Amino acid sequence: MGEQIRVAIVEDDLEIRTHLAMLLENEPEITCKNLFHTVKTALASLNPDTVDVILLDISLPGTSGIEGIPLFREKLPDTEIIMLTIHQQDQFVFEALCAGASGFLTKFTPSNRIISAIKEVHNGGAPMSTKIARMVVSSFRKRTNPNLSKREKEVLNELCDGKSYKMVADALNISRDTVRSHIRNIYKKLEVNSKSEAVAKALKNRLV
Amino acid sequence: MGEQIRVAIVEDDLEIRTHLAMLLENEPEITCKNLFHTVKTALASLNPDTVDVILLDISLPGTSGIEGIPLFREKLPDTEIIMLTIHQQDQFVFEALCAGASGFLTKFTPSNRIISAIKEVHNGGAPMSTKIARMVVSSFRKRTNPNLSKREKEVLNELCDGKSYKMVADALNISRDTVRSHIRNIYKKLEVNSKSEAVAKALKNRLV
DNA sequence: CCACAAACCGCACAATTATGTGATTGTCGG
DNA sequence: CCGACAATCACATAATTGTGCGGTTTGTGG
Repeated sequence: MGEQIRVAIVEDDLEIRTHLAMLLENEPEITCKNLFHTVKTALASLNPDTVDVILLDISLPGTSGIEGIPLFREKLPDTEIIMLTIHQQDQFVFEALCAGASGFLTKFTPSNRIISAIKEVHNGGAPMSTKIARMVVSSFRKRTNPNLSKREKEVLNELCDGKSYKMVADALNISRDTVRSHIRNIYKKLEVNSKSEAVAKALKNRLV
Repeated sequence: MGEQIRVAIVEDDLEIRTHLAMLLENEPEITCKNLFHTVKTALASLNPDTVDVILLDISLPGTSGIEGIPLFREKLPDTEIIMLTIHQQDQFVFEALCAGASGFLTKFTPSNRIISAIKEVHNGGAPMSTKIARMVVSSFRKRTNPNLSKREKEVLNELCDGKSYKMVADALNISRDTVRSHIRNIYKKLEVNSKSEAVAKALKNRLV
């Protein structure tokens, strides 16, 4: 498996771009011949047979890096994307993840870490800084601030499966009026006034 | 700053427990004096002033590791929890994350990696294997399988904010009957038949 | 040019939901 | 013992929603 990992760089800053390219070309297991300064030119030139990993600046003139992700993923579905960021607690991290990025590097990452990140992402990993990893992991945490009672949590859970009053009543073996009563109390505690609002709030805030 | 990181181990297998403890005691920056074989005994003995990081077996007799996480987090809110797993693609990874775990180690992780993981989690990171990192990152990916039209996506988005037909209509500057028409089509494509069911499906499957 | 989808609008009727106002029972801590 | 709260159930009424049926207009691609 002497195959080199083919890396492309999409970065508008000439200095950073060429510096990264030289760095990567010096690594025997990596080749980096495709350099672009916009998403548009990159999309026009790249195809699935010529690139394994893209280093993509998160903020680019014209089509931004974030906006570019789905475009790359459509044309190059098997290519991994690593975002280049300046500030690592970037608000765009989650947007990039949702769009399909698999890793993050800051532009000031030491070169050996850049190399290892590229190998890691090509190997099915998700390289990122410790801070970003924690952000990502923390975003899963359930918060159960509104003191819902046990039964109320059960009812809310059923609602989050999209069930009607009647179906919840059957699932919990109580009357529909009781379900309504619980739901009323849930609405008060969550400060909402409809089922879909309650479901939205519960799922978005990970109450269930 | 010469403070050692105080680690506790909750693991029912005596051999693994003592092996880990010896390993950690040999590391100058770490101390590991608190060993337990159940969640219950650990909870009874530990308090916030005596432990920084807990290594917690994911499957324990009695109260499982997963069930133990919220208990530890309640009593020891500032203590970081690293789960010990055997199979890393464990279905329990996401449960553990939701419950509040910050890292994952397999019991066969090389010792230097165990040490670095403990330091990493104590430093605000989230140590985990490349496979788990990718699982976690991939779980953010938006999938937009049901070919919703642009407008339908917009409507679904508004619904996921908990809005009523009227509010959606106002937000998008169209009539309420048009909103209903779009919603009808969304229901067909998502194979649901109520607003809360659509919201639940959209949020759970990351369609929005 | 024609088919088709997307986006728009309307009406009618039934079902579900939201809200108000009750009530009973049991548990728990002060 | 009492107050607070969880959990249960009931009835009534108005609002919202779900669904069937019917349209027009616009843009896109074969």
